[in-house]
Amino acid sequence: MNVKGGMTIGEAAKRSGVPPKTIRFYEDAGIIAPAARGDNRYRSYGESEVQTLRFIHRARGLGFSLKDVGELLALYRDRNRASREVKALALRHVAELDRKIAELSAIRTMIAVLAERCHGDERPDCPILDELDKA
Amino acid sequence: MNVKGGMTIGEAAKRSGVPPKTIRFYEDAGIIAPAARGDNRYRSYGESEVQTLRFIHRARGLGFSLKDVGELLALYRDRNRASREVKALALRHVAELDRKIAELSAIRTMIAVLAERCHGDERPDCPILDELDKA
DNA sequence: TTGAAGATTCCATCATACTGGAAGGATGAT
DNA sequence: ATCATCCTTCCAGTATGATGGAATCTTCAA
Repeated sequence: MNVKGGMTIGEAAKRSGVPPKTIRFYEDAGIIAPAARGDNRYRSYGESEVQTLRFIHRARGLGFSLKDVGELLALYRDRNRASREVKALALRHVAELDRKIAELSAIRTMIAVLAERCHGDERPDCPILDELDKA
Repeated sequence: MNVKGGMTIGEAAKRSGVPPKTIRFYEDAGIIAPAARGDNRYRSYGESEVQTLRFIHRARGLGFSLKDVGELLALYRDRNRASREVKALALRHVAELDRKIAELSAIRTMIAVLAERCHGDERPDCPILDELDKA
């Protein structure tokens, strides 16, 4: 075995959905902290690391850049630092997320309308992009 | 002047937020149709093209790939084709958007909680990533 | 009419985010 | 013991999505 109860990079990959290569890449890129190593020099991961990887996986799937993800993770790690700047950063992210959610909702509505109202319809125009612009 | 009332690529760029280079790139990549040309071989754009560019701009900002954007635009263009497949594709996108919106909302909540509850607090753990996993 | 500004094409380069492959060491089941 | 499988590092290559620059027109305003 390795570091007390830790899992290998392969197991962490399976549990998180992030391939081993990509996990190493994230480590090199400084997105995650260097993993603990066992006597055999293998990286060792615990549940919290897997959780972080899962978070990265989901955030990436939502279109966040690695830079964004790093900032979100730093925010999480620094949650006890009580700094005004950290709070301000968090609030900026919340505002940004609200904007994203609103825009996604607008697009969702547009696509839903396309699916429900316009299919097979011979009307020459469904002015949906117009409506979206007003949203 | 150019094609009846059309604007140049530079104007379209200003109105849409997409730089001229990028507009040409989108044309080359087949994301948008080749623009009409005037006698001087300049590309000419109307309001609807600008609207499309604005849509692309926003969708890209939301993390959609150019492939996704192309598909959404095709969906819009084909809205009168009445095909079962087009409707099915639209509904798949709606489901996907609902999922994205739900995940973004979960992350939004997490960041908001970080901002409001955990700043300056000496509690050793805010189990927010855990909660997020359940979401 | 003479520039400055903005258009054209084409080709190169960049940034982000992986992904593949080689060469070698460790592990684990038969 | 051996063989597949997984780990290690390192370096190269790929995919996506632009972006920069050169060389050359066109337009427009002074």
